[in-house]
Amino acid sequence: MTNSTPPRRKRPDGSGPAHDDGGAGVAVDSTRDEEGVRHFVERFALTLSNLGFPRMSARVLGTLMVAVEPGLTAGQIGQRLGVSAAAVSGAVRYLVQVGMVAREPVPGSRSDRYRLPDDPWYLAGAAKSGVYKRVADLVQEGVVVVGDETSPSGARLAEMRDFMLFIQDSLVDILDRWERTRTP
Amino acid sequence: MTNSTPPRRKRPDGSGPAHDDGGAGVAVDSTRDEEGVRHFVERFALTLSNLGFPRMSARVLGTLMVAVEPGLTAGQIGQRLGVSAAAVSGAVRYLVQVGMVAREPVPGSRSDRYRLPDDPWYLAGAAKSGVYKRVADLVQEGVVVVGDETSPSGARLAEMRDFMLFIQDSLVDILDRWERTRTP
DNA sequence: CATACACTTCACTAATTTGTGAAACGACAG
DNA sequence: CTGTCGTTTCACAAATTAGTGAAGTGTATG
Repeated sequence: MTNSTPPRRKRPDGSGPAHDDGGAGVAVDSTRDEEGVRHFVERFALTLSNLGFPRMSARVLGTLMVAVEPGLTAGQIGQRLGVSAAAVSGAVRYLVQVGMVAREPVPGSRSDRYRLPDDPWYLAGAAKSGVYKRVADLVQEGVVVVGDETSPSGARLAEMRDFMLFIQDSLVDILDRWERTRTP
Repeated sequence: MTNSTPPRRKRPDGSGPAHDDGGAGVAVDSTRDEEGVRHFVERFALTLSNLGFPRMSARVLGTLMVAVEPGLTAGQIGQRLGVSAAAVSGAVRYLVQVGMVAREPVPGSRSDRYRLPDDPWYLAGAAKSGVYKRVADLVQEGVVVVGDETSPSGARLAEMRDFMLFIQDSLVDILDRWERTRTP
């Protein structure tokens, strides 16, 4: 089991207006069920982390997905998630590295803003990154070491390799089609 | 930075007359580079575990993939990997549960034999399991909680949902096509 | 040029995951 | 029925991963 109750955050700094709009202090659409949103972000993150995604990065991704704003600063993210700035820093570093989040400087401020790229992150995740291709290459090494593509193990591995290549190619086509349906 | 040393147990060196097919006395193709095969299994497992797969299960899967035999007993698997029987037991339980490995009794023995299903395991992993569909459903919940499909966050989530559904459907088609090319 | 704020890095603690040995279990051989 | 051997379960130890507070770094502002 994972932490079901996010760490309680204390409210630092007394500066600024003294009223509380429910926690985030920013752009809260009053019609929106912030409690539900927060819960969704947790489930979203949990699912992604089951797929091998770093947990905190998944949380950050979720936070950006549900944000009304087009982008958030690291500070805002940490505040909304109730985690330390350090945690956000690490999570964001990873996300930027794999191209799932873009960082852009904010004009009159020292903080950068993070936002989801125009090409949504899952496009990168799905095929551009070429996971299937990489697996195919790996399995090909297997074919080589067992030496004989006609042996039982050789045949098994070769079939897997072919399958992965097939999927990779098909996926590229699919992405193409998706983009066409989206941008006529 | 993951484990750089494969499970060390017995088996000191890797070259030489190492004719250890230990008591199991099994189908070692003398032309085959067993050292290389073992190394491949480790890399294979590492890759899968990066994709969120339990590590030992990935090792077992790899072992079955490279085996000359059509199936192996738990004992054989443990021996080849140099891990405890308990570890194999747990790994195999998971694999059977998700349908990536089939268990079949061995006639004149108390041990079962595990083998890869006729429908290769990655077919199950790729689409049948419906990961994309599940993500789509999850994201749909997000659309609901943010309340408005036209808000920035609502639109983002809705697009992701559509994408996941699109991929799921396409993948089903692709699998179809794959199976047709394989069985004319 | 000095200050303050926002982010980053670092060393450490907490929590989760992974794997082990030993005991319990169950099916087949006698 | 009883003994044996392979498998499974269990409680615990080791290793990995996550997240924190505090100190460090850099930049826009006074």
